[in-house]
This record gives sequence, structure tokens and C-alpha cells, in this order.
Amino acid sequence: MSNVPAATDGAATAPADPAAEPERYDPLAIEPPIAERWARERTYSLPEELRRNAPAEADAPYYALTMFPYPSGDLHMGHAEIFTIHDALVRHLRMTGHRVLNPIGWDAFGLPAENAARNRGADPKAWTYANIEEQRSTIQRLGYSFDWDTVLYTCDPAYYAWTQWLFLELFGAGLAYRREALVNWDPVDQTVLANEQVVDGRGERSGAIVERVPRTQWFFRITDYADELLDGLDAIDWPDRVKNAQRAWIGRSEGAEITFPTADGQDEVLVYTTRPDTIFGATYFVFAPEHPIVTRRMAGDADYDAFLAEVSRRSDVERQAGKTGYRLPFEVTNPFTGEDIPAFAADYVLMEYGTGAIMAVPIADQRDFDFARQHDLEIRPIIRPTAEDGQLLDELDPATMTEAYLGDGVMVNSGDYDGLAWPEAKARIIADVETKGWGTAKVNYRLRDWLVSRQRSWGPPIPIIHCASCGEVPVPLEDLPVELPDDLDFQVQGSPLDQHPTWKYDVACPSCGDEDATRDVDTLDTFVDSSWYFLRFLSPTDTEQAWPVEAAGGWLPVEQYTGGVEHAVLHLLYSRFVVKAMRDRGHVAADEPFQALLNQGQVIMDGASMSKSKGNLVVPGEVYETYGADALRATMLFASAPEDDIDWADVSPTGIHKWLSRIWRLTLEQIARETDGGPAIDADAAATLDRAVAGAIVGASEDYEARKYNTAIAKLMTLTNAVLDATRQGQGGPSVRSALDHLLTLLAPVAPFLTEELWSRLGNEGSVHDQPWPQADTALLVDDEVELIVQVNGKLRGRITVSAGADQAAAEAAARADDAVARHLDGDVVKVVHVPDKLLNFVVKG
RNA sequence: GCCGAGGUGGCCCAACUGGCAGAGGCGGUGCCCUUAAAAGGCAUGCAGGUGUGGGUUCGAAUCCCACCCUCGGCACCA
Repeated sequence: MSNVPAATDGAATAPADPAAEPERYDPLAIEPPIAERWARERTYSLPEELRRNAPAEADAPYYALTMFPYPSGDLHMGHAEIFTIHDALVRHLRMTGHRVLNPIGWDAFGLPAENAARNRGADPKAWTYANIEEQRSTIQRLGYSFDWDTVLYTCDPAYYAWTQWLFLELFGAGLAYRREALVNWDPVDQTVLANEQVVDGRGERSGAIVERVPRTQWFFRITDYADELLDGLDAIDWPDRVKNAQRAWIGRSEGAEITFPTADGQDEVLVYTTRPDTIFGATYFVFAPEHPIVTRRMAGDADYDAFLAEVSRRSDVERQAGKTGYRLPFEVTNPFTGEDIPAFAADYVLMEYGTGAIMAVPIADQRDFDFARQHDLEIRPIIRPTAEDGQLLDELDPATMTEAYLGDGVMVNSGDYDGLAWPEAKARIIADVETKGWGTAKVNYRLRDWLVSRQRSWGPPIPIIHCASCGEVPVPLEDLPVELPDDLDFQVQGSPLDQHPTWKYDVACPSCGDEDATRDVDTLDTFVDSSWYFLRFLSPTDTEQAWPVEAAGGWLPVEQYTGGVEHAVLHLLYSRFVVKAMRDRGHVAADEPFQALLNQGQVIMDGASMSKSKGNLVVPGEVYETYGADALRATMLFASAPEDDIDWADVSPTGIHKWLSRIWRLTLEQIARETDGGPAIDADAAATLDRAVAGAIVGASEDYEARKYNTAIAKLMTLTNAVLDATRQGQGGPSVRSALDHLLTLLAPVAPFLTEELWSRLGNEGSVHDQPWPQADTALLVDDEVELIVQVNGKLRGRITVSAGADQAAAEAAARADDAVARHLDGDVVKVVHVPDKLLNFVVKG
């Protein structure tokens, strides 16, 4: 980088008149010109050849990524926090010798733009880009050192052409398919949703209670990767809570599928159970209400139709409140007992999980227990509880039980299996089931396929053409992107794209040429856009390929990903799936997209989340327009460790501003002394200060490595105080200058503007951000003498000074010579504990 | 209900593999500067033993057990 002149004209205008007011720290004056220069000169861009090719080891390549923002408006405090953490990380990495790939873009498709169009008549594209422009300007004003050469927008046809390509790749691999299923319908947003987007029975965005409706929709076959998605978690460095959330979401369970014949011999029903050992306790049988055997057998039954209608109207919340059941007019035979047991249709059994039918064991399953109590069904004890040591406990008495028994025990009333502990019984029964041909061992997952189609219009059109004779035909690659029309009417009820007068008809079947073929009118979920954007950053303008495969091999996985925990099972799971699927198609070498993940905490206010309606909203603008970007950044980082929440009511930008002002003043005073030749601090003070510098380098470096920016800043404050102490009488000299140079270098990732300005005012070469990370002179930190604390029976009784590395004998002698200690050594000394250079503890008896 | 994180001075927040509890900040108080206020400067721990009860240990904020509270996440998945 070229030699940087003083970032403002401040240096040139610094007053030589000693009587004049000293120049005050004015971040609002010094920051904007530097920010503009970084933007103009693309200071933090990586050379294109480096990014488009596999990087060399010697470059110490590092892909640091922060979740790209959704442009719903200007940046909020959460954005400022995560970008600040990420930027401190990136700037520190650069100073420690890494070539950092640090891109930014916008997750620019999505419903808010469409809602703005519907409610205010805005053009979704114009609305989106206006918000992006506002965010970009704030991001640059705050000094975040992104690479502006690789900006991407997911709503740009140059981007979504490749989102559509990705869809077709998956379609070609059989990983994208269309089928009818019971799906989540959001009546407010007027679209279907993925399971991951439904929280507590409500749409994640709209908050509306979702309805379960049968619809033909597009899915990605993420369940093909369920096992790998689960096992892969062990190899990545993510917070446990995110891994656990994904494990729970994938929900692997081991059990068996067993066939139960109907008593009339007409049908065979497959059930899935994780507790085949409890089969002797199966006293009734339950089908999902929509189970095909039931709907076939009950066809034309008005009473049952009424039940079905009732059940499908119930929300999840209602379903959990009580279990609705319908006694079916046939029975099912338990293959192990030969008994015929009553059959029900009930909404607590889900068609979408397992086989849609269960054997009900009320003694050992809480839901079956509840249902049995409600419908007065037999609860048969087939397990006798045992204590931890295997000791038999009292037998269960169904008459008095209030809940199912889930603990350890041995089988009873279970034929040949009596007396076995249940894990053994489970293994034996599965083996016997297989031998007899009644079923097989089976692994099941809670994870469902990813529903990706949306009935919305501000998203990438699904690149499929429907033809009466050829079926679902992919749009030929040369015809990508399938572009959105720019004259959509957002006032219509339902999907604007579907109701566009010409768009879907203006196409012929690519296969047979049939003019009656139509385009698929659904768009892809925004989570599809964001499931691969980290790959596109390598070559965002490439028209030949989605990403350079070679380069992707070198840069992926992203070494450090930072972002919010709200994506634990959405974006973060989808991206993992996409990378694995693309890997299997030969497009990327990595197994995982993100090697390490850092989830920042929330920015809250007085213990509550901020919102306009609560009137406790703080926005970045009001902070940086008062105290500057550096103060905003330092406040965020100092407030807490990155993963902890920040309560804005507890933090003080004024305190940080005061500290930065102090650094400003100390540096300007030093510059004045160097100009005027003022006195130097004495040798003792210089030695003390040099030690403080070495200590700060060691401490701050460790903290930066561990990303504990709050304690790193605390150590820099300590160093500032040391400079203050040393210069109290107005002296300066080389040690003070060195301390300030080091302070600025160590502070650069946190406060990039102040440090850049002062670095150049001190007359240093280049940018402070291009300096190598300082190395401490650790010899300064080695003491000849150390203070040893002396305890008697663990209580502090004295302090003695001994030479460093003194052995126990020497330390003990010195300690006994100390009056304060000797006073407590009346009894018998039974033991002496010596921790070299730290502590001596006498254990005294009596 | 299950899983996870966490309870340390008035407040936020530190304390490496157990080893002097307090780094750093906020707030408070006093003084200086000022016509005054704000801003700034200087000084000062202001008093508490780490949520509760046990245990291990020479020694526990740190490890173990039980419990209480707070905050997140997941909850009919057979």
C-alpha cells in the first residue's frame, strides 16, 4: 500500500502556537475522510487472481465470513455488533500475516420487499436497492474492511441464474422433486413454509398460525444426507448449542418396523417403534387420520369424513391440549401375542413420521398413556422397575399410575422374554422379528425433506417448464436465468407471478416444443439463495460457472463464520446440505461449508429485546453521529465477550470516548514534545513503561487470539494508564513514543480510524493496518525476584520476597524468618506445600 | 418436561491447567479548571468474599453432588 498522507489535513493545520487550545479529539471530523478513502481506493480488496485460484499456503489464506444482511432498512445494532466483532477478527488476522477473503453481499430476495410493494406501491427492486445503498453507506462509515470488489446481490439475475442452475443440478441428481404432501400454509404470507420456518405452530416471519394442507410442492431431498449431517457435526468447531439444535432437529432414532395384520386378514399395517421390547404391552393400535388404509376402508363414511375435517382444522396448540381419537370398526392383530386389539385413528399420530401408524403401549409411552386414560383402554404392565443396581422394585400398578414408566426394568408378561432387561429384550425381539419375517430393524429421522417452493414473486423462479406430454422439463442452461418480469402487479390476491397475464404462457416445451407448456410459477425459498452464496464470492461476476471449482477447493470451508444463532437449524443446516450435495456432484471438494462458527450475543436494552414499539430502540446512527464509529465499535467489543448479550443500558459510549480522547491527547502531547524537544522520562519510569508495553502485547495478543476483545481492550486501557502515569510530569522520550506506537498498533483492529490518524500524525510510514502484529520483548517480563504468598492452613499470613525459582528450602527459611508468619507456626508443621514463585502453605496441627 | 448457558463489589464485567478475589469500565464521593454548567483533569474501593447447602483438597469462584433463581432453545417424532 502506498504511503498514506495524514488522513485529514489535520497534521498540516496543527497549531504551532503553544498558547492555543490543544486540538480536541473530534471523530466526526477525522473518520469520514478516512472511510471515503478506503472505499475509493478499495483498500481491503483481494487481488482477483488470488481469489479465483486456489491460494498458496505461503499466503496463509483465511476465509472469514459474516452472515450477509437482509436489506430491510438501515443497519441495526445487531448488525453493528456482528460486523464489529468480525472486523476486529479480520483486521487482526491481516496484521498477523494472513491473506483474508472478507466479502460482503446482500440477501436481497424476500417477502418484506413484496409487502412494501403491496402496501405502499413500492417497486420491490427499487425498494431493495435503496435499502442496500443505505446499509452500504453505514457499513463503510463504520470502517468495516470488506472487499468491495466481490459484492453480490441474490436478487441480481447474474446471481440467481446460478441459484437456478443449482436447482437444476439437484433436479438432475434426483435431489429436487415435486410431490403432494401435507404442508405448512401461512395464511398471512400466502405461501407454504418449510418445517424449519414454523415455530410453535406459527409462521416464523408472520406469526400467523399455520395450516396443514395437502399441496404439490418442490422439495430438496435433504433427508438423504441425514446421517452425514449428523455425523459431520463432530468434526466442526461450532457452539454446542447449535450442534445440539441440529442433532435434535435431525432426530435420529433406532428401532424397528413391524407388520401388524388386521384381524380380518385384509390388510397388513407397518408400524415404526423405538421400543419393540414393549410389544407385549401393545393394547391398542393407532393410525394417523390420513393413513391410506384407513381412508380406503372408511371411504364414503360421513361420520369419519367429519372426524377428518375436524382434525385437520385443529392447530398444533389444540392438538397438544387433548388427543382426539376415532374408534375404527376393525381390529388389528398383535403378531407376538396373537391378540386382536382395538384400532383408532388419532391426530397424535403423524402421517409424515415413521409409517403413520403405531402400536400403542400405554405403560411405557406417555402419549399412549394419556390416550388410554382418556379412552379407558387397558394399560398392561410388561415391565418391572429395577433400581440402578439391578435390584427388583415393586411391580407397576396401572390402577394407581399417573404417568407412563420410562425407567429401567425387566420384562414381565412378555412370554419368552420375561426376565430380560429391556435393552436386551429390544435386541432379541428385533432379531426374532427379522427371523419371522414380520419386519426389520430401522433407523428413522425427525428431519423432513426441505420444502423449497414459495407462492411468492420476489425470488428466483423455479426453472422448470410443465408440459402435458413431457412432464417436468428443466429450462435449458443456455436459457438461464429465467428472469422475473418487471411488471408484476402486487395488488392481486395470491401470487403475482402466477397471475401475470403472459409470463407463464410465453414458453414452449424445450423437449417436444409444445406451445401449451407453462412455466412453474413458484419461486425458491430465500434460504436457497443463501445456501450457496459463500461459494459465489469467489467469482461473483462469472458468467461461465457458478464458482471456480479449483479455488473453492483451496478457500473452503470458510475458516470462521460469524452470525446470529437464529439460523441454527435453517441457513446453517441447508448450507451444509448444499455443500455435501455439490461435493457429490464434483463441484466442490469440501465436506462442510463452515469450519468454525461464532454466534454473537444479542444487543438488548434493560433486559429486553429492542423494538420500536417498546420505545427502547437504539440505532447505530445515533451512536456514531455522537461519538464516532470507533467509539461505537470499542463500546460493543468492550461490553462483553462476543457470544454474550450486550445490555445497552449497562454500557457507556461516553466512557469509551473518554478513553479514546485520552489516547488522542497523549499522542498529540508526544508529537509536540518531539517537535519541541521536550524532556524524556527517567530511566526507572522508562523501564516500568517498557514492561507495561511488553505485558500489554502478551496479554492483548492472547485475548485477540481467543477473540476476547473485552479483556483485550481492558489491557489496552491499562497500557494507556501506564503511559499516563509515565508522562504525568510532561516528559516523553523514546519509551513513551514506543509505547504509543504499540498501543496504536494493538488498538487498530478495534478503532481503525483513530489509530490510522494518529499513526500518520506521528510520522510513521504507511498505514497502521499494514503493520505486522507487535512481538513482545518477553525478557522484560522475567523478574529476578518474586513475591511469594505465605499461608498457614490455607489462610494468608504473610508475603515474602525471594529470588525467582527459589527452591522449597530457601522459601521456607525466608518464610519462617518472617514475624507475621512465625507467629502462626506454634503447632506441629505436618506438611509444607510449595508452588514455586507463587505460594508456600504450612499445614499446622493443633 | 427435556437440553444448553449463566448467577462474583451499587451496576457491567475479569480471574491461565484449583493457588493473594478483583484487571478494566460505569456509577458515587472529594478536589482542580470554569462567571456557571457541560466537557475535561486529579484523587478515592466507596467495602463485598463469588446464588444456597453439602463434599473432595493443604488450599475451591474454579472440581463433584443436590437444590434455588435467571436467560435462551426444543417440546405429541412413536
